[in-house]
Amino acid sequence: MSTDYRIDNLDKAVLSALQADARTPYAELAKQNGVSPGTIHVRVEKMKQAGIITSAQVMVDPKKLGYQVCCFIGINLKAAGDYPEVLAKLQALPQVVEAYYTTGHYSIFTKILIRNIDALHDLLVNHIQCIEQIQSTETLLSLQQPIMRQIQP
Amino acid sequence: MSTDYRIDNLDKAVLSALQADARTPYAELAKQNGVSPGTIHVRVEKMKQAGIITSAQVMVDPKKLGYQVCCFIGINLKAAGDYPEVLAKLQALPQVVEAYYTTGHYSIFTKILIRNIDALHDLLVNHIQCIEQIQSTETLLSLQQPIMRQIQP
DNA sequence: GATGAAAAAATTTGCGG
DNA sequence: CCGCAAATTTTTTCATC
Repeated sequence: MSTDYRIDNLDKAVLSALQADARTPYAELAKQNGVSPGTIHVRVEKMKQAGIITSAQVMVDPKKLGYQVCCFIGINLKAAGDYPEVLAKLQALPQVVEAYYTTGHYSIFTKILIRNIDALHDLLVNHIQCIEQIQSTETLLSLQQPIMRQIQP
Repeated sequence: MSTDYRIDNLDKAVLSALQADARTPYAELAKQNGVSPGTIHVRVEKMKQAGIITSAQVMVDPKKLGYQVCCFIGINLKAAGDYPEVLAKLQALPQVVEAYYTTGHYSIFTKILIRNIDALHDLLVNHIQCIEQIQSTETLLSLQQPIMRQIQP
């Protein structure tokens, strides 16, 4: 799962293409890079083995599934040690799609996808702010997401 | 690209599986759901047509590519109208992997993946804080990302 | 609409350089 | 480590229900 592996330019080119479209045929990548499909296959397998490639996922448009609101909730805890319990409770809320343990303005920083503002209000009041270890929260509503991309290999 | 389409339970099951692994064979999804492979194919195509499925991407582990630091930079602008110019400048920085136009504590909120703290310091001082329309920034360093998942269909 | 088998395409394997 | 080509698996199509 985690052999060390130094990637070369071919790996980078393959990875870039697959980050954009995981279903790019190996034959096409082979032609673009002047190697055989078998070589592409070997490189992809190595990058999986090395843990560089973690998965292939179909991405969805949350709005098309009825999740109209994207926001961030910054959380401050009463005590730093309360982190594990709070995290477990956040994990149980499917609308919490990301959570980070952070230094700076907040202890825990979360990204939320939720149906609408009413549902957000309910989530905040009835599921988050009522967690006893939480001291305060701050909500940043996202109006637009103009940049969304993967890191360049 | 954007026909309206109301998804049913079969669509949801297929979508969930493909969100976890975009390469799940249609034959397997067919067996799991008691339908034929042809039906799975039709459903996936419909969800693509409807814009529900936007892409299939290979995901990478940023740390394995040498991006050891993940952080967020909240940005406040001198004037709200400066948003487009600032965004264009952020777009040119490949380490800015996400940007959101937000209400609340910041005008623009960004997610950054970068090699190390020295590179972060350079990015902040020499590429972000020197953008003239920016009034102030605030950095949240991520120590850990305990939750990372897609929204449930 | 869904089926299921047939056709087409892509992936994977293994021998040889 | 790479290339080639055969073997396997998967996707896609289509006549039929």
